[in-house]
Amino acid sequence: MSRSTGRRLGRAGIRDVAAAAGVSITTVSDALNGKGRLPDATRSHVREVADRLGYRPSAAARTLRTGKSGLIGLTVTTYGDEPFTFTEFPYFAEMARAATSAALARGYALVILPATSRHDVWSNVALDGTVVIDPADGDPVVTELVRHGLPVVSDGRPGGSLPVTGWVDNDHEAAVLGLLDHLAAAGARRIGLLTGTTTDTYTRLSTTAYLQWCERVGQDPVYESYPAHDPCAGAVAADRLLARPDRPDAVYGLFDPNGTDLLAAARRYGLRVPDDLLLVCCSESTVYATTEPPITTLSLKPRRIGTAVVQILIDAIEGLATEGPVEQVIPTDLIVRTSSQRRSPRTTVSPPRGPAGD
Amino acid sequence: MSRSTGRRLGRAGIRDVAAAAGVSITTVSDALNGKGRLPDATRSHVREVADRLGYRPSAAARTLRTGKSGLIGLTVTTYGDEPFTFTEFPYFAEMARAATSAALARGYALVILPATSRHDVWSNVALDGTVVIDPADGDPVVTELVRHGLPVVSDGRPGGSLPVTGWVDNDHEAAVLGLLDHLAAAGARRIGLLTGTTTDTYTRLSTTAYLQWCERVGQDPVYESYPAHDPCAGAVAADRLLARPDRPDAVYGLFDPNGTDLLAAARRYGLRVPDDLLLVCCSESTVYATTEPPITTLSLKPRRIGTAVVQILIDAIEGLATEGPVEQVIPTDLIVRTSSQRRSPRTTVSPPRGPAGD
DNA sequence: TGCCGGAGGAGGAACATTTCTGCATGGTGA
DNA sequence: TCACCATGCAGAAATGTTCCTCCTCCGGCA
Repeated sequence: MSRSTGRRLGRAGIRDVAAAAGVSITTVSDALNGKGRLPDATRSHVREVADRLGYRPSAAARTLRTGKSGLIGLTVTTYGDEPFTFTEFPYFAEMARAATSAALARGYALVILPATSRHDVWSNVALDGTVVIDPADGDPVVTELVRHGLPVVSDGRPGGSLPVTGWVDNDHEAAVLGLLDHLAAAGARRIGLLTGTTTDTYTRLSTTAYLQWCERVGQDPVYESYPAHDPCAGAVAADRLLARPDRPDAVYGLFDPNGTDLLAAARRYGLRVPDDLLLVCCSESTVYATTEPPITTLSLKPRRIGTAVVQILIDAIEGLATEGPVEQVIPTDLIVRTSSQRRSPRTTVSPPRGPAGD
Repeated sequence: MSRSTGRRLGRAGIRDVAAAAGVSITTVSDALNGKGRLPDATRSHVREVADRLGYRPSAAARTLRTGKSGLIGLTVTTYGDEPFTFTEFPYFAEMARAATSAALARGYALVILPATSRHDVWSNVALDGTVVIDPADGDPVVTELVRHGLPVVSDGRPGGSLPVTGWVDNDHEAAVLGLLDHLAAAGARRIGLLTGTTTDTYTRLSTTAYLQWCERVGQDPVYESYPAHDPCAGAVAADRLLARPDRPDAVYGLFDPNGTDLLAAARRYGLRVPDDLLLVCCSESTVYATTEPPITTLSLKPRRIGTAVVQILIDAIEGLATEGPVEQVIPTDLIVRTSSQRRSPRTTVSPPRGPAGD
């Protein structure tokens, strides 16, 4: 009545399509969604009318009715005061990109949300589930989400027994141990570590693995920590590490920019890489392939992680649930380049504890 | 009747809060949204009951009723076959990060969407507006969005008179001209260009500006093009450029990784930077501060652009519209480092057209 | 002729809000 | 004392879908 067609404001609704096609609303819905029992003639007719009217179903109404929004939250716990470390390191950027692609391939879109508990935003968007990158122990946002029955999958094994739906992570201990063995095999006698002051799982696990390794081989730990979100602090810490009296002859840097920082510091102290100093850092960046010399990097495979996280989450959303949380470990990848090539084949097994300089 | 409280499935609704608080649905809505005329006593009582019940308003229902979702789309037109160049270059990553922050600060969340016209995803999410990064001329997605009455703001001046709500861009011509002048002032006699084969606005404007400049100073253009999305191609192109018989004595690289690629190529040919070769590239990466030597970069200020784009878009969404499209030009920033420092002060004004190799 | 069954489609409830309208109630000025 | 108004709140429409239920044909068969 009086609104059968050409409503004055707003876009065409399913009602208008029904009127224009001379069928009922139900029939339009069924025809467009491939449901119900309709002859192909009706189906195509309805589709054509809908097209002609430029009809787009209202996502809000559909979500309200079905309870599914097709939206997945993506959250990065912030290290510093910046709201988003999101792209601080290439790792996050790559991971987010892979997650976005994977979600899209299954018909979902990603919404980027702050880890801070700003209620207004979180409750203003209807999410079907959430991906959390590196949640802190007992993260309030995560517990809140789970309490409301939303599936949550985390990148990084959650601490504090967070009740997540699943998680994906590397085996950081194994990665660090393997990498240190690689350096030792290349002739390193005293391996230093450039690490972070933050308490996230990655930093913690990597550091303890380093300390373990040191204990095992009987080397005194040599490391410097800095707030990982501050690039300048990284350069300073790299410098401090090489300025120490017990200067290491090999260094592993936990964060992406450490490679260039360490290289610059080495240059300042006249240390040749890899002759005087072996270098490895954890990075997803390709710049290390063309530095002078090229630097060995440890890749955490963010693409595989991002994809895996999203698959697990969507499986959970769509009820393809398994018993208990899904846990998946992605192998890391050590890309060996010049900076960690053995400097002379026969120094491999020499004992540690030589004095500092060279 | 029979459902006043403790509904068996789903979460508490506004109805349940109303029943529990002994007031009407209207009163709950008003109390929670700060509307209507209610004494503070009622307001706080309702709020408390809602808290106790863990009530979260349904975003879908609110969106349906109000027509506003608080969601903004973010789209990057894809260069290659990868669905997202999203983080291919630090520029995009930084821009996206800034946009996300700015949107959040005003109560909106960003949804990352593919530029391809995959209908299902675009129409499955209720957007209040969209940010488009570097739209192609006559982009079908953009025209479709505009046709449906959605505000669209683009990063990059849209070609083909796309009917966008507004755009933000750098003055790429001015940036390139200024940069080439800088190189010439530093003693460059033959400036080469590393550019892309893609037809996006940035590449096109920068390249034509280069050609203009060459014509103006009477230098033969020396450039190599490659598909910007392929990092290996970049290294190869850099090598080709320096292998030419008419080898340039200064190079500007349009894309982020060009700096390291060119540096590596220069090393292969035994060219010292900046003595034999001046180098500038367009990059947002901080690695160029610590390369050997540090490389001069042109920053496009992605953070300012991301912020500006979102502000304009949200202003449009909220009806703070101005007449006609909003256009905003963000100045670029040339960060001068060693790689483009004048090699000898007095060659500044020497005429062009000297034969090739210095 | 009467009944049955299936194909095709219509009606309408439900989803959870917001918001317009309107109804009491009690105080106040004339 | 009465009209009037501000205050505090409730009722119900409207938003655009989906989907469950049901109705109406119409042909076939006994």
